[in-house]
Amino acid sequence: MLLQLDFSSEIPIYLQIRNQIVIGIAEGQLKPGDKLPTIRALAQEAGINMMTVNKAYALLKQEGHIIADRRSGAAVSGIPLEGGLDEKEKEALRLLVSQAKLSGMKLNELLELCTAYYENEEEER
Amino acid sequence: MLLQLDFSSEIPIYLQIRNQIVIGIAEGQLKPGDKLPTIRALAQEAGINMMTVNKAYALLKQEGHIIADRRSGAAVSGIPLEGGLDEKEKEALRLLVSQAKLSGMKLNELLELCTAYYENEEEER
DNA sequence: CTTTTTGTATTATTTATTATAATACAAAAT
DNA sequence: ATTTTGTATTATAATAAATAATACAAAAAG
Repeated sequence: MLLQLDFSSEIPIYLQIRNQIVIGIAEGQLKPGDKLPTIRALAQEAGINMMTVNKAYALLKQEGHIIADRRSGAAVSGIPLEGGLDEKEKEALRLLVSQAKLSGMKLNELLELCTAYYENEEEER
Repeated sequence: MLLQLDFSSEIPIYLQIRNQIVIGIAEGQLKPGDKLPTIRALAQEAGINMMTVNKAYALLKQEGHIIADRRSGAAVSGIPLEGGLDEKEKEALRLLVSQAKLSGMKLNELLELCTAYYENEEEER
């Protein structure tokens, strides 16, 4: 589970960290109970500020994806979430589907792409 | 085609405008050749600055969604695009699929939601 | 032909967000 | 007792977004 940060991206660094960890959990590279690197270690490794990593971890904790006791570090939660996508996420999906449609992608292509992402476990892309 | 702007959203206003027009085109409320409101009219109606609307229109033009001659105003392009989603968009989709999975949504639910968005033409949600 | 309207462009300023920096604290492991 | 941990605070710098005030050329309207 190594992070690939793009400092010229328009996506804030703390969000890139958060997003890659979410994807890592969903795709199985990170399993329930797995420990995450410490905030300081990750910051140093990535050459960024501690508080930037902290912001990502705080968000992941708030979302229920990780548990972070003071001391013992942060670990993947393992407690299954429920309720499906929230309204913001659905609207983002709606936008992406619209963009796919306008880009010439057919419905079955889109569904296959979603399926490939959803079922992806372990194997690389 | 009236816009719903959320000034407390974390999504920039110019992007909200761009996104809603993209969705409008994809879902058929806006059809090829349809004229968009003028930059000034839309800015006044929405109570925002002209340059904010201009930024949205410039983006839509650059993406090929609208045509904007100097004078005659802006109109929906109608020229079909090709090539499918780009890498950034695919990564955004991958993230959303991950979030859906972690939120407890099953694959078939996700595919049905995508299908509903994709096939949506005219009818309200 | 004159006036108005259009998208486009420029420059400056304000505001909000992001990232960095320097510390500090309490809890737990070593 | 010391170190390491997540967490918290405060300040500052850097970047992005929005507003504001104009201006221009092209085309439509009169």
